[in-house]
Amino acid sequence: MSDSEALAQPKRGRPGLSRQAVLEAAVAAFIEHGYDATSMGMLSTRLGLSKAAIYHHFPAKVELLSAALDEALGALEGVLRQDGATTGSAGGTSDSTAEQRLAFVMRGAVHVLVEKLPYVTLLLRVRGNSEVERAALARRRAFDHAVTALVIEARNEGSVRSDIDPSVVTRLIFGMINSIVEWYRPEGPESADQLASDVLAVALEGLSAS
Amino acid sequence: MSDSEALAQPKRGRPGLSRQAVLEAAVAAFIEHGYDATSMGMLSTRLGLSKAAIYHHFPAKVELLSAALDEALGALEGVLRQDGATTGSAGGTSDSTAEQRLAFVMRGAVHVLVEKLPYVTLLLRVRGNSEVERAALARRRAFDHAVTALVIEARNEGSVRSDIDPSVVTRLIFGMINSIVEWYRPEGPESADQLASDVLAVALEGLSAS
DNA sequence: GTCTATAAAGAGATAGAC
DNA sequence: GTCTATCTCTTTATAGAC
Repeated sequence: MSDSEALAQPKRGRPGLSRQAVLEAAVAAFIEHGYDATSMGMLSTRLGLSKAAIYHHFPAKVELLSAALDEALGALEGVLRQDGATTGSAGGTSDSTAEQRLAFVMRGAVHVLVEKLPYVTLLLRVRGNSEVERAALARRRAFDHAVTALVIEARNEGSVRSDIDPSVVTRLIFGMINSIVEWYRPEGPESADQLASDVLAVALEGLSAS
Repeated sequence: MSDSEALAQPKRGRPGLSRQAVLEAAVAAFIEHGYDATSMGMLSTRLGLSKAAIYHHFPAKVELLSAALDEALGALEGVLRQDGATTGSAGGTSDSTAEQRLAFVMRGAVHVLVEKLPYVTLLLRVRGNSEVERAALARRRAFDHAVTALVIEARNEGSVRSDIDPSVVTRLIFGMINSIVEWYRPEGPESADQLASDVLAVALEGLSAS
């Protein structure tokens, strides 16, 4: 939060309102057509502005992408920093099992996906074709590694199956979680909490009956 | 097989060798940079040909995409047509449970993903921004619906959990399966059979120990 | 803060020689 | 079957008026 408003703009006067509106429209367009295939002309049409006006809010097209990816990554990294994801070794909370912390992170990731749906959707489509994209991929890998470490802990604890490679398990489970962005819509019948419970149930117990 | 060679080219002489090489290079480039962001100039550089030469093999850029998507969709649809995926009501094979047929389709899908990895990877990134893409999405939806029908059958049979919506279960499970294209590499340590077994195990039983 | 006009580069596709 | 050259359109980004 502290840097996302300090960067990129002189910010004399009050840019807040327009800048956010421009970013939201850009993210929606990037999701529809892909970042590269979205032209500044398309953005200007959607916003009812001229192309040149957009450059007043963001100095380059890639800065729109950068701001959007930062929003998604910040939220995901935030889950790992919450109490429920840590042992509480630094704070004063009571200890928890690795299985409990893993479930907390999975549930937290689902909630971030739902609450920051467009930003996370964009993040998951990044392939590393520019410096901005490579930096985002590096932060995403760090998140994945932290989760894999949790899976290994839970496995050593005896709560996660030990017949499959931990990094394969992590990739499969987060592949399932991340795929939510392909179909979940907040205005639909299912609440985020219900979705998170379903995901946890299938991930932990599988789809077989009882 | 019958139509993929009949379409798109006069095919006097012997076009076979070059046409396939052009398609493979194009698919690799589309995966790296995205379809829209891949220019004919990039393709020509990769192939060591001029731009104009590519148009001798494919009449337009979009025909490269179309051929690639057809390769992936044909293979996936083929799984549904195999004996193990049907009741055998039309043929002479003995009946099988819906659970067995669902497991067969999941295993078959994993094998198609691995064997047609670049083509399926491309298919999974299609968002419907052109007629070709929308046609591919329609075929993909038909595949998904067939799988959902199998899940419902297995659920009525009592072998799949009934506490979660069948289409949510299908989406989560195929979200897991499809995510394999993001990380699996055939030259890696894990065989396709091993991978398919891991996926079946996690999907059916979950990640919890025993 | 938004506009029109434009620069400079790159896009997909075609013509026609060899 | 591949080439060079070119057409036309669109791209990102900037200049400078208001």
